[in-house]
Amino acid sequence: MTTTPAASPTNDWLRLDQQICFSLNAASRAFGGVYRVILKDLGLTYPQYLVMLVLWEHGELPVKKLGEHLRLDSGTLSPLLKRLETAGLVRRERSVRDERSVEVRLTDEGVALRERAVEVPRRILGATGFDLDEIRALRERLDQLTGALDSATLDEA
Amino acid sequence: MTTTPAASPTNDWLRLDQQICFSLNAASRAFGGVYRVILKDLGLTYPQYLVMLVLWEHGELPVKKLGEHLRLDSGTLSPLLKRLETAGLVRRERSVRDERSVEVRLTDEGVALRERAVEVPRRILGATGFDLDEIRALRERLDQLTGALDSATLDEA
DNA sequence: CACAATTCAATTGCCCACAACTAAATGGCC
DNA sequence: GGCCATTTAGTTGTGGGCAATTGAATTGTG
Repeated sequence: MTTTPAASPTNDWLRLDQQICFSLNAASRAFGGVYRVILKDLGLTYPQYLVMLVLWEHGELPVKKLGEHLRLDSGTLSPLLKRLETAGLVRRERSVRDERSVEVRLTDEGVALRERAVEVPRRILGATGFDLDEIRALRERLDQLTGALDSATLDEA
Repeated sequence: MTTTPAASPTNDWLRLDQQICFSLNAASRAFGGVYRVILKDLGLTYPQYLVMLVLWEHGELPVKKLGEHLRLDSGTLSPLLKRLETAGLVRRERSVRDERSVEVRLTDEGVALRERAVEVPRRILGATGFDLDEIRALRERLDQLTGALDSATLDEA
């Protein structure tokens, strides 16, 4: 029973190794592996590290804003922030100005963790084998791709 | 540990918008959104679609081989394959030659689904706004990156 | 002021990813 | 043949991502 494995050129469209998204996905998960090793010392997962980056950069901000920076919704952020709070890195407090909103801010411990995180990007860069210019070029390409895909998603909806 | 560019530029290293991995992650999730819309008609999620691609290309094969093609382990594949089996697209059967192994093969329905899947890559390509050469170049770049990251992960371990 | 629409966080439910472990089968080796 | 390391799927537990829903607070409008 041989269900004719792709023989004709037209079938190449469905070949796994031609799918850009697979390469993207694989790269994303490969990064996950590297970050897992490097962030273990800090007690952070990669998405938690991203949240900390935003907080280190912007100081306190509501969950909504955090989500906009990271393209994540409350369904992802709420449990993640609880774990960061349990770890003692952030506090969550209802805004007094708008009680629908929850302000997320760093604890002293969360602020202090930044000192140990500054070396992470350099170690990641080393793991990629790329130089800064190559990284920047790739990043711009990917951001362009993300923009196009987001527009396309809206069009379909 | 040489002193990198002095005090203030050091801050830039931790800026979210400079992290290649964030761009990668965002692009990967943006793809997820597009695939979710396009694959809804086929009743597949994106990882399930990847599994079907491999099966369409190679015919039946054991879970182990499937995992090697997709860089996924049994912890991910086992429940996923159960869902595909429930959906009537694949069958799982213990190999008679090696009873540790489980052969995954397409049902007639699974084979038939291929006809409706052939248009998916073209629609995805359209959503990216890239042409084939650009896609190929980006894919090669990403595969190169994945290779470097995988090596780095092994080094750390 | 009253009421409808909107905004926001949280929850639920489903699926994916991965580490760690279990259990069974295989194959090599004495 | 009997023992043991290896191979292979499967299970469990933790965490992330997202759609859909809930419920409370706010804002807009008549």
